[in-house]
Amino acid sequence: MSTKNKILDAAESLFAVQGFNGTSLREITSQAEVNLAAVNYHFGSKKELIKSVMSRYMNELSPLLESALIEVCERENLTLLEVFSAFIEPLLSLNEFKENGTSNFLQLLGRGYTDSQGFLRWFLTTQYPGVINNFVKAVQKAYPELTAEEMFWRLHFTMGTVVFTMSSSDALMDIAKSDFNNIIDIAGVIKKVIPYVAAGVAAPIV
Amino acid sequence: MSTKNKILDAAESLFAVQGFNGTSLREITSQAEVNLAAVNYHFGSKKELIKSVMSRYMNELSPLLESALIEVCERENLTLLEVFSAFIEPLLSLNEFKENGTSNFLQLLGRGYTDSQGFLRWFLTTQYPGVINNFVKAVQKAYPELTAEEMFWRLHFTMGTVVFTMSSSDALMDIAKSDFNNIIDIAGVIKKVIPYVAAGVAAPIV
DNA sequence: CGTTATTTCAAACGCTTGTTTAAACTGTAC
DNA sequence: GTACAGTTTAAACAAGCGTTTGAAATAACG
Repeated sequence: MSTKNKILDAAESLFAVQGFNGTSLREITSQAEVNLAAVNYHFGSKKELIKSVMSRYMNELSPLLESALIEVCERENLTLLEVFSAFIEPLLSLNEFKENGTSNFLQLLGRGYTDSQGFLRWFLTTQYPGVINNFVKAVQKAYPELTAEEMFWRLHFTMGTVVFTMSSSDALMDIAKSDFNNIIDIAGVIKKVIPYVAAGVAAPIV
Repeated sequence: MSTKNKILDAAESLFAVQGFNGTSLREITSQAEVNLAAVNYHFGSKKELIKSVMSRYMNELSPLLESALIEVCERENLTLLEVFSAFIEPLLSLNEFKENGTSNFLQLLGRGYTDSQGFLRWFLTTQYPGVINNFVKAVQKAYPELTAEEMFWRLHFTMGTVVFTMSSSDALMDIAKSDFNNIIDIAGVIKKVIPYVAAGVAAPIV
């Protein structure tokens, strides 16, 4: 395995658990068993490393999401639950791409939104607009009465629900296990959150 | 104004915008126009300062929330929308307690959940269990079919929605203004998010 | 006023951070 | 076999962090 990939793997898992600000380059290079200076040599800076970690997932995920959303958009009598369910398979496929891929990616998403004051939001909306556009189109078809502004807000609420849940999913899964004797994995969490956000977006307009 | 309160006010607004990790004691004491060592003299440590900032709000808010939830719990044919709406007035009353109080408090809540790996969750659930208990009771009455475990998950989804929305509410309000020519304040955001989370919790069980 | 106790202050402490340097090492091509 | 680009290495850098120190300033009280 190349030095570059060793760094990416170590950075990914540490970022997911501790956040970007909370993880030092020394932790990363130590876990990756490479020299400290290797990060700056291969990536230039910590910020570029963060981008690289996110890009590795987004490049894998975004074509899958786009085609799933386009497919769903062609159905008759489309429901919001169907739209949101389109995310399940692409997200879970990240587990074949990399071990703990789904969980890591969603946690990284959460970290990026809160850690770095909006830099990741800019990164995603400018670098991967196709996913967002197709998603908006699908939601519009399933719930045409929703105004553009109301949709804007509800989609951000949804983003918040997912991102926040995933960034604390380890803790939540532990509690569920000890309080309800119910062992649940990341796929289980996703299947619980989908009906919630679908109902939220489908809420009647006040 | 006392040094202690000058520090609390400066810390509050900086923490809300930049998070706990992202704000240094030097920034705080500089904005408060007090000496750097004053934080450690009056509060002992940065961690204790964070607790003090949160306590100032929770001590104000928790009795209001508790009585509002108890009142709502006595109604006949209670709906989830009514339960969640019980939060609106107590939260908005924080604006009379302090300028930008509502926004600051909710943003702090968000920061605490993601910045400090669960320390704030522990702090709230152990220090202010009355609010949570009454809230659970009300939800149970409005939606008795919901199992304890499903409720656990959906309440955490709700927490995530609110907390995430509020920690990025400044950015969202800016976008809403520029994209839809619609100036919205924190009260407006709350009134938009309440129907969303109420519908999410009320979602049919799969 | 004089004597405590409390609060402020500048300076330094030890530590960690991201980044840079220049030398050593590796492998490939002429 | 020597030259050269690519890579790795240990060491140091400057800057920022939370915290501590001991003396100066202020307040409170008999």
